[in-house]
Amino acid sequence: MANKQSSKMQSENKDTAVPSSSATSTSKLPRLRVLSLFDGIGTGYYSLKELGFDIEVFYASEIDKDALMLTRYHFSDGITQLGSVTEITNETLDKIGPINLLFGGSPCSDLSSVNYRKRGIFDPDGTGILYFDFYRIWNYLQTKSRRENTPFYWLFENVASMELKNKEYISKFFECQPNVIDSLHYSPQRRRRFFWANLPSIRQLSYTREIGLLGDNEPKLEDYLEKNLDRQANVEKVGTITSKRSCLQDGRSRNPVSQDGQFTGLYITEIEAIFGLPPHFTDVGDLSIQSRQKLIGRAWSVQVIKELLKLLENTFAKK
Amino acid sequence: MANKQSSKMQSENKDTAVPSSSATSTSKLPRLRVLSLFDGIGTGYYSLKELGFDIEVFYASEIDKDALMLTRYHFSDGITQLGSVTEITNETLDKIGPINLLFGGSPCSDLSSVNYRKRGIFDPDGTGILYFDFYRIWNYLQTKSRRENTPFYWLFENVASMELKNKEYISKFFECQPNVIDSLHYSPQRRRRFFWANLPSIRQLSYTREIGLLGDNEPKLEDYLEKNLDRQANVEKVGTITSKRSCLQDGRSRNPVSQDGQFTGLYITEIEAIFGLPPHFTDVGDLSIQSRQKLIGRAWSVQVIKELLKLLENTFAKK
DNA sequence: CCATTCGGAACGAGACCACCGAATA
DNA sequence: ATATTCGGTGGTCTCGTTCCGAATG
Repeated sequence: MANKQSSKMQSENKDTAVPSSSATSTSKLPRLRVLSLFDGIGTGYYSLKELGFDIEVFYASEIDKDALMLTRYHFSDGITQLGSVTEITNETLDKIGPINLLFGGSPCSDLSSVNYRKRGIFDPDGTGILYFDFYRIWNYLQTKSRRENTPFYWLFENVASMELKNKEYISKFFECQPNVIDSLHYSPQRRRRFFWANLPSIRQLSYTREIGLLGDNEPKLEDYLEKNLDRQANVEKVGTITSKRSCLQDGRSRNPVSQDGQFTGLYITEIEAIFGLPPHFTDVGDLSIQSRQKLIGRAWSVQVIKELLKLLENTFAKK
Repeated sequence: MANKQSSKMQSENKDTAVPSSSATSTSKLPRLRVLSLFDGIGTGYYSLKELGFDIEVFYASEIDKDALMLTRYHFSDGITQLGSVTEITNETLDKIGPINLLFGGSPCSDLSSVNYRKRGIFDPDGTGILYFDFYRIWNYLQTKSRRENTPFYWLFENVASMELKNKEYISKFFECQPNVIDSLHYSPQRRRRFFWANLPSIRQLSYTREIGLLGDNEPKLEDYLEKNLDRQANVEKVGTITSKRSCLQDGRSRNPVSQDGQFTGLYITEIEAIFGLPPHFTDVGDLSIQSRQKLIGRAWSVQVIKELLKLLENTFAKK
């Protein structure tokens, strides 16, 4: 495809607020060619589809068996799996052709403050070091795009609870500071995350939301509970939903739901809804409740990632 | 904001509903007043609704916690739970008013041939004796209806693999012989069941199907598998799906599915489909896969029960 | 000072996988 | 004879729960 038109890296997007109806100006926009590292359950692909983007190719890297089964079930038509990120070489990248959108969030188990035995990003025996596979690929694709003068957008996500030094390390490699976005403003879950990215106007988005301009219209937990079972919300927002079943039922973090006089946690179907996933999205292949939560707890908030990828609306073609 | 649809199944009591087609003939038919014993997951109610009957009242008896949660979730508008069948007295029956349709299938654990330690229907310590609670209520309601000259239809179901003497006992109490119906002709599952009933023309239905007039158009397993995961059927029909996870994976009954070169059993979502249930019907309240199969394995085949209740189409009002 | 966190280890409880068995067709 | 069955028991493995812990804000 001849999508190597001289589109600038930093597109001027303030004045190109194109209405969705004007077909003339959008018809010349390039189609998305995506590479998704640490793809997980495909929230990136799902969000792009929900936004109506015209996806030319979508390559993904994932090794978790359950996650692969889920994406195979839901998106086998659209996602091409490449295998482990550690084995994606420059030759692989040349072979799959130009990529104009790269995103991913590397494992946080060795970064998150919830793990007091975390090993950081430099321990070769940990999972934190996988960050450097993103960086390696990011570096190659960016260099290549600059050489060939093709558009290249990217997004790297991780927990906001990482140690300062790790935040600074990563920022030094990316040569930019991260945006802090909390899903609190887009869903009833608190979930502070760092986003390093070059998406158009992302600073503005981050700023707006952190200040909290949404205000009263923010989503409330009660609208995400199974009302048919008379479950009532004790709070408007829940804490971060992790991969562990008991993340909201600890002695410290109180049970957010009241049902039949009991205080309890969230159903997995409610967690799906809170993350912005379609109903029963993870009820596939006899996955246990624990396996389903493990997958979701490590995933992106669809509401947040949609808001971010929406920033590419005037840059790439829609259907 | 709340992207979570209230997924309760249809049931609103609009009494001013104008019949869509033949208003004159159906408008004078009585509305259903149902009592469902051993109600389980509400397949009886669901089937009546699917057939479009106008249900005036639907009373149910069930004590299983998981089953109650499911019916509460899906049908809390339409089903009124009465508690344990053992505690439904004549006074209860008088109080809830006239019943013109009674159905139920008592527990089979002490009747089925799969349990070689079965205790029959007379052991007061077993579950088989619960048959007599159906009989007791059946007897009272039938006597009452005859005295008051009101319509009374009924249906009692149980396994066809029960011992001959038990079949004869039950037939003697009901003063009629059962119909044998195999879900094989309506779904890809073999499931032979006895139906004692006074439904119109049920003998004809039973006869037709046992001879196998359906023939080539019979449902095949391959149409019920998760195609997105490349699962292929090794057989056209599976054996009886019980409440046990390994019911089709025993050394004797072979694995009916091939996937990625492996021979395996059925996913719980496939089992839901085979029983004629809506997708993810049992993915409620964090039920485990085992709990879901326990509920479904003890339930009615919706395809079969719909065919039976369809016999009442010209007897009771529809919406 | 106090609440929070895309986690892990240890423990008890529950789920999975083979055994099992006889009456019926 | 051979195959089948709205299940139950008994060993492994998995799953659910209470602990844990320190850096950040």
